[in-house]
Amino acid sequence: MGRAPCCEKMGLKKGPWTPEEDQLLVNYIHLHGHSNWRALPKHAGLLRCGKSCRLRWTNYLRPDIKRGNFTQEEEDTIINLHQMLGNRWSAIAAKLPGRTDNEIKNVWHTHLKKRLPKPEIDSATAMTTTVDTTSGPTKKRARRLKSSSKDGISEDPPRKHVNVRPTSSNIRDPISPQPCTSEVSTITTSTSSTSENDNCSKENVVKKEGYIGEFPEFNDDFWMEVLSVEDTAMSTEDLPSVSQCYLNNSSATEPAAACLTDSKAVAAHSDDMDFFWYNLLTRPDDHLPEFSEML
DNA sequence: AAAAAGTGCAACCGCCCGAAG
DNA sequence: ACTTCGGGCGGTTGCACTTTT
Repeated sequence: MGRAPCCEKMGLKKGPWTPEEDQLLVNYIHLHGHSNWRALPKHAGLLRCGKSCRLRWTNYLRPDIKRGNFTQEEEDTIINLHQMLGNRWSAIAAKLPGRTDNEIKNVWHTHLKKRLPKPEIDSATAMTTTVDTTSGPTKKRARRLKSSSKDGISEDPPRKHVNVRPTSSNIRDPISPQPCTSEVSTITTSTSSTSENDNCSKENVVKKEGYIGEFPEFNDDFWMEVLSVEDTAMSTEDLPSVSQCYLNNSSATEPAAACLTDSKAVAAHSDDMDFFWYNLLTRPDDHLPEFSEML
């Protein structure tokens, strides 16, 4: 059964937000939080659909958004993460505090993609979609397939983290309400205690299918390590060395740094990438290295 | 100076997932 | 067990702005 549209289209405004609308939204969220996006516009006196309000808030109005140009390090981080995660913008955004998935997506499509030689882009895409996204059954199917591989790749702190409904307890600061989804993930996961993680690890076992179908179970604590340029001493150039280091530590004979740095090698060494992920993800929880440890 | 082409980015759309009823 | 709802995600679009011809 098809679901109803997120909002009745009639009478709801679309298009660019006016400063007045922004003000209404910000004021309302400051006062009441955003426990229910659907009801929010009505209560706030906005003629917008809840989805639109959420988007406006998470992508533009949130106080913790870092605006302005991306630094070289941020761009490198995006490129590296994209090589690992594919078009998982929210997961990438989770590693870049203050940046939104939408912003990162835009930057990727407008700047970064052009920097990379074609094969690299393709391989990165293939990493997650395993389908030719340039043709064929289009969005719907591609997305479905992607979600399969998404599961396999170890979802970004999965939606059970993301999908936390704001409550009086988790809206900690009405002035700085729940950040965007990806940051919720970061916050909720990165502050989790070890024991919590251990508990989660049992729950977070995901079924593998599609591309990563061969990967045995692992938990998504892996993603909890924030790769923030600001928050860690790790520079983005170090990302490749992470894999290399890890591979070296896991008895791989062939350095895999090239897999991440050399576009051609990425394609040529896709097996290495498989190997890398396999090793990484099959490690027992308590042996799962932090990125910082791998340096 | 004007038109065309390119670029950047905010916003929308459709789909999926998990929770709640 | 099933349906509905709300929220989140990634892809895409529309349009203002900038650069090139």
